[in-house]
Amino acid sequence: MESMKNKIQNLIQKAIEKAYNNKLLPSCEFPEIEIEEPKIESQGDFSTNIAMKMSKIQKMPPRKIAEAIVSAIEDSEQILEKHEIAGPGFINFFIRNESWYPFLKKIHEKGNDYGSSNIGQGKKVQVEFVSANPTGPLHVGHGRGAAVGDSMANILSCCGYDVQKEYYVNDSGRQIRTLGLSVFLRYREIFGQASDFPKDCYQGDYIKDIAKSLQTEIGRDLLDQNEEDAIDRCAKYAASIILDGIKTDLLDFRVTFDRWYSEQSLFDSQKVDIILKELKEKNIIYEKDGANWFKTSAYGDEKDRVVIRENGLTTYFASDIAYHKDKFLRGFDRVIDVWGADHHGYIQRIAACVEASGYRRDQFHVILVHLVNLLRGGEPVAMSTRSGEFVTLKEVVDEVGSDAARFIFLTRHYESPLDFDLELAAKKTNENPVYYVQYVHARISSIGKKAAGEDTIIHNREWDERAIQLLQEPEEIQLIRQMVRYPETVLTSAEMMEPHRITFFLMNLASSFHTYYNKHKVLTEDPDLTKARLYLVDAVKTVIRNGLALLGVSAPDKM
RNA sequence: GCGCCUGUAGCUCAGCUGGAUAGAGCAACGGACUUCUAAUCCGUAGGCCGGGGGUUCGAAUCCCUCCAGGCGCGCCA
Repeated sequence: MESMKNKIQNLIQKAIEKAYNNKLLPSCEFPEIEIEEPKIESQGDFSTNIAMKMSKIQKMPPRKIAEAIVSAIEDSEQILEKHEIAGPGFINFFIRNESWYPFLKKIHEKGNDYGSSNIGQGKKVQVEFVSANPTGPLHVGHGRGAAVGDSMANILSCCGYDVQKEYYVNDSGRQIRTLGLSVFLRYREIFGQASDFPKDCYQGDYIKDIAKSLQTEIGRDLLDQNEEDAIDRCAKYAASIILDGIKTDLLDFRVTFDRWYSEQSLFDSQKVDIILKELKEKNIIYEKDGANWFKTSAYGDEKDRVVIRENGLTTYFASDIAYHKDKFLRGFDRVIDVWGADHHGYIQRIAACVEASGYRRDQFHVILVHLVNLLRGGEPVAMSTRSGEFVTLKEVVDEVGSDAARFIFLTRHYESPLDFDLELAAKKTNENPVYYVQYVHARISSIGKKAAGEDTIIHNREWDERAIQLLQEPEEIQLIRQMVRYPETVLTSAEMMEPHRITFFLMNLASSFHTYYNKHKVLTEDPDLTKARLYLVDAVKTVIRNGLALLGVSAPDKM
């Protein structure tokens, strides 16, 4: 079904052509016809600035052009109530109420698929997110990344992309040894072999817990082993326990991954060696001062970066090169990485890897999620990773619930820092936007229940051409108008990789619904009117449910 | 010093990728429950869109510059 915007666009295009044929316009040339939706109601449902844009080509004042176009408009489908010329030369269009009804029918027909499209044409896209080191539990910042990444994946998938969600596990490298050492030292403490606990070791109590569980599992075996072997054993044990914890926390947050990709596997499979060798042959990697450098500066980075240190060990960057190349080798057309904003300095060098591996710069995209300020009742909550005193994602989810947390994480553009107030997030009042939206769904469910009798829920989804004409209230038309915008919102959200657009759309739709609900009764004495209104609010329910699903938030029938 | 991000109502943020008189929510004030859920609604008030230049019919939006804040600038991850 053609969108309302397209219909208006065609109307104008034909009018311009006709005006030219009738010699009302000197030139048949015209730029792309943009259709906007004015913010102010008195300016119509749609408007176009085409007359202003044509002014130069036509060498005519905008208002004159607008007059010529307007005089040539042929509204054969009778979708318009009226049109007018306003301001410097805008043409405003007012849509007849009746023209909106078919869209309502479409929402019912598509149901859960309303809003989805095939713009992605099945292209493979990978979204990699969270990817926190398995050296400690996830904290709130990771939660925001998880919410953004998961929602982004849902949105892309809704737009017809073949999306894979991946978590890159940094199970190799120095931080893992440090983890092992931390656990080993705590383990020794249990047996009274206390020693200085270094500052750069992981300080949190969870390390002690892991040491304890290791002790109950294997007793004092490690004390007699070679120290490096013992540390290694501790590292593997701890990483696996922590990773399991991460998986559980994410599951409670209703975030799942299609694949957990191990950094160590890149070394085991020689992928790192192979890519380094390739790049050396191409002279993209060169030797200087005993180290191996990647010529990232040739791709827009500030300076070159070391991939193999003087001591022969690779840097994390080396495995990142292999990892990103591998992503494309696995057939992804586009790769999206969700990172914390403090990593923005790495974009250029990873982009360099992508280009050096023979892929286009625009196939790689980074979503930089800014930090979360955790508050309680307006007061900052102390957070320090170093001392191990940070609020974990699990604590937040346990306290405020997954729905509230996810929704709030998506109420900002990801590049905007976010204040997350635990007290507010737990509140079940109008200050908390998640309930505002969910409440719409619950209210409509409740109406449906009442309409159908005591226990059963019957959704009246039958299209009644005659009854639907009774929807004449401005609030009713407003609801339809907003719902018509939903599919475009999803598309824009996907294109711009901005999940928060869905959140704002839902809050606006919810607001319109609550207004309507307070002003008009759905269940009336008039059966036809009731039928039409049930049809309308059921559509609202569908759109709310679909939108919440993209955010990973539930749509409750009762609250 | 260099780079990236941010600066919009008292507070927290939108602003459809250049449009008309800049919008919400919270807080403040005043109203609405005999009603399909008041986790709601209605009304009032609140602004040199950080400052200054430029681009054009038209700028919160694009360019330049300055100011303020955050982050990043390792042979660490």
